[in-house]
Amino acid sequence: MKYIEKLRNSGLRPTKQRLQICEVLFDTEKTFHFTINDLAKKIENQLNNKISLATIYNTVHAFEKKGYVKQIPINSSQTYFDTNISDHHHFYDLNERRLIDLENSDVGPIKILKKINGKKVKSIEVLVKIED
Amino acid sequence: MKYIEKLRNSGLRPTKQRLQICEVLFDTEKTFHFTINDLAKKIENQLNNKISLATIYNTVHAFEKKGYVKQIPINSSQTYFDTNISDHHHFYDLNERRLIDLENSDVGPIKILKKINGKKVKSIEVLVKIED
DNA sequence: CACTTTTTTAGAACCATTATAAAGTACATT
DNA sequence: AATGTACTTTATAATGGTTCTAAAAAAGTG
Ligand SMILES: [Mn+2]
Ligand SMILES: [Mn+2]
Ligand SMILES: [Zn+2]
Ligand SMILES: [Zn+2]
Repeated sequence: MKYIEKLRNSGLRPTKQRLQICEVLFDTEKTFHFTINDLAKKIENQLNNKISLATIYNTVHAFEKKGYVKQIPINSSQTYFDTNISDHHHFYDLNERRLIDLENSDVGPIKILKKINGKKVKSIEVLVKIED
Repeated sequence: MKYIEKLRNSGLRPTKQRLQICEVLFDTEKTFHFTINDLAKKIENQLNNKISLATIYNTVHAFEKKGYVKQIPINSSQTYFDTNISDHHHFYDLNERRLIDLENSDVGPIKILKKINGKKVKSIEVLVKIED
């Protein structure tokens, strides 16, 4: 298993559940956006196995803290996560309620001219709302 | 009352509650960011009057639909609104959990090079996360 | 005023998320 | 391999922001 080392190096024990969640999240051609519920369904379908919702929450939050997934700032009743952890931005399709990646190279350089005293910039994220 | 016309023109009856919420939201020197709970407290303090939480939700949503307040896309357990309805952006202070306005003029022009077929851009919002 | 429509309200319901605490697992030490 | 300890999983309960409900109140119309 290729994720055992990754988990151990993060101080997370490589449990069966964590390894399975790694497979679903990271063993894919393309990155994707998901809610906890999306992920739970994906796990049920892809693996013949149930993982409790509590564990899915715990694991996704642990992975987020380690930087293996990112939260996407958006107004929704559910929290959206992203397996694409590169600096990048998003379209949000208001009609289809769907996120679409917008690579950094698809957005001209963003210059923040204002500085806040004693604060460092942690991230800059652009959300482009689109509709029909 | 200067808000009676504004409400009537929007097809909203100028009730006592709506007029009071208008006062709290719009009778200020500066615009501000708020959650529904913030607003409820502000109403209790500023006016000697209680407005039911349901009415506050209803009114803020009605005002949002009319474009008198905006929702700010951010990950939080509560929804944040803004009385500044101009096109502008935000700093989000991760330590103090506070929003700070970033006027359009403080951000260089943003060029979105990617297009989505058949979709129009409704808004472009930048969130700059900052920390100590 | 009489009538209709909209609004307010207290309280219930909803539901994503977090907390709890008991049983199970990983792993270092013997 | 057995033991001990810390970590993890799990079912379930609790939390809390938001939405729904339905009855009373207020606004608008003529
Ligand atoms: Mn949330
Ligand atoms: Mn919300
Ligand atoms: Zn993305
Ligand atoms: Zn603002």
